[in-house]
Amino acid sequence: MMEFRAGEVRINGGETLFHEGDKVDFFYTAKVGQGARVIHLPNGGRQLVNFIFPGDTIGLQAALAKEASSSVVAASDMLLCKFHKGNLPKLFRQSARRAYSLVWIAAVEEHFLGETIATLGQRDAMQRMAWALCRISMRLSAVGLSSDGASPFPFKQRDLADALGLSLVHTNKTLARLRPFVRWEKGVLTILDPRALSEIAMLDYDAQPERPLL
Amino acid sequence: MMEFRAGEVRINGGETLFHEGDKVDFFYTAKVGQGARVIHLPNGGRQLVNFIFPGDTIGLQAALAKEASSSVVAASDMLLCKFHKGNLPKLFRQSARRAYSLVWIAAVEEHFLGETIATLGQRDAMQRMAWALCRISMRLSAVGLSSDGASPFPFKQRDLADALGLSLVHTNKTLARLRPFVRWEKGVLTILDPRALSEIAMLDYDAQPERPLL
DNA sequence: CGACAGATTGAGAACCGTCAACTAATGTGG
DNA sequence: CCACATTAGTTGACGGTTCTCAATCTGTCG
Repeated sequence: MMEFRAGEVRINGGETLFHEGDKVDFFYTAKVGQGARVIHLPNGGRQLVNFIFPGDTIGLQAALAKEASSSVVAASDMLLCKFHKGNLPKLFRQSARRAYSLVWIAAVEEHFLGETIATLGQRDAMQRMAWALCRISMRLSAVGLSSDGASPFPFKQRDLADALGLSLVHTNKTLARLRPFVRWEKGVLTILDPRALSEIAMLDYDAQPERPLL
Repeated sequence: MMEFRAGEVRINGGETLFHEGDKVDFFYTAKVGQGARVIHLPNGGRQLVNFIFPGDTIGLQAALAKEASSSVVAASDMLLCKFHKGNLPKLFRQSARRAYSLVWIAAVEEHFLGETIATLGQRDAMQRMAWALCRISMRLSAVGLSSDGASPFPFKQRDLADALGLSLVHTNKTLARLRPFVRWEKGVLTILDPRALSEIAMLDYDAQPERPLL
């Protein structure tokens, strides 16, 4: 993919890469740092659609559409690879393999979004929280950012609240109730009892994820 | 795409095309009829992830993965085009254009799932219902199934409840409160006052959708 | 007619949101 | 160095939305 690269981008925690409604001519992959894809509602509501971790593809959807339907914000300082949207057709012509892998990426993304929809629709606050923390921890350890069940997670409670569709207050109280099984302090997420968490989240503890690299 | 077709499939309303966990070797496009993609939870919960209308692509994600992460059920009798998963690599090699359009389809799908997540996370029952009915009506009229604001919609209240993450009872009561603006009787959905509905749903009435055909 | 699926309605309880107050940590300016 | 402001997290009280349970009603089909 190197020959299609349009360079690197750095953004600081709190900054946004692009906004909803923007015309976006690039897409990205995350190399370092964490962020989130966010949708804003007319009434001021804010939904965090997914977290962005190293290795993730960012903004493919935004680049293909006329305008972005979601914003991307950095939770920590991030380093990104930048690609020209205009190079996509050429890429598709030159390498069927890579084109295939883009579809693969999109399919995996779709899988995760579906699981999120099931969670927001069917699980209560406790289950949502346990589910999210499990998933986050699994993703982070899959990219090698986790040691001893402790992973960097530079978000605020407000972010998690907006991801789970809960109020900030209730998010806080739910976290408190899960404290026997999880700690989250100063940007570090520590899973103390993964089995108990999986249980609460109604997740199969030994289900291996399917998220291959590009 | 004709040369990759593996034939047509018919299924009856209520039947399921494939189940979660199945190994799926085909993907499909819907020609006639309506259905839904569904995720089942360990506790018996059921989340309807998206509705399937004529023209929609079905099971691309399931075909690419080792096993399907969602089921597909028909709400009415359906006619589907069937494609061999195994033909995908050949398709990618032979036609960059078509490969590109698959990514496009996936991106559009991702867009819709993101909007659904925002709805489940941020909107209350009334807003969800209005949102769903608006969207459904828009999709159906975009494929020419709608006349005079009336469209065929062969689902049950239970399906809509599971799509919106609401209980059946509350779904019913919410529908009752929206009755001045929408009717849904005997499988026909009629939007009486689209502007009022959009208002309730916090949707921009004149936002043109972006869902081109293959 | 009885059986059944789907829709409808009411009553009570549980969950979650809002409001408000308070703590702790950090930074800034005088 | 201290006063003050700001941000993030925490906790309690109260009220509203939504869920569950249960009963009733309707139309269809045998």
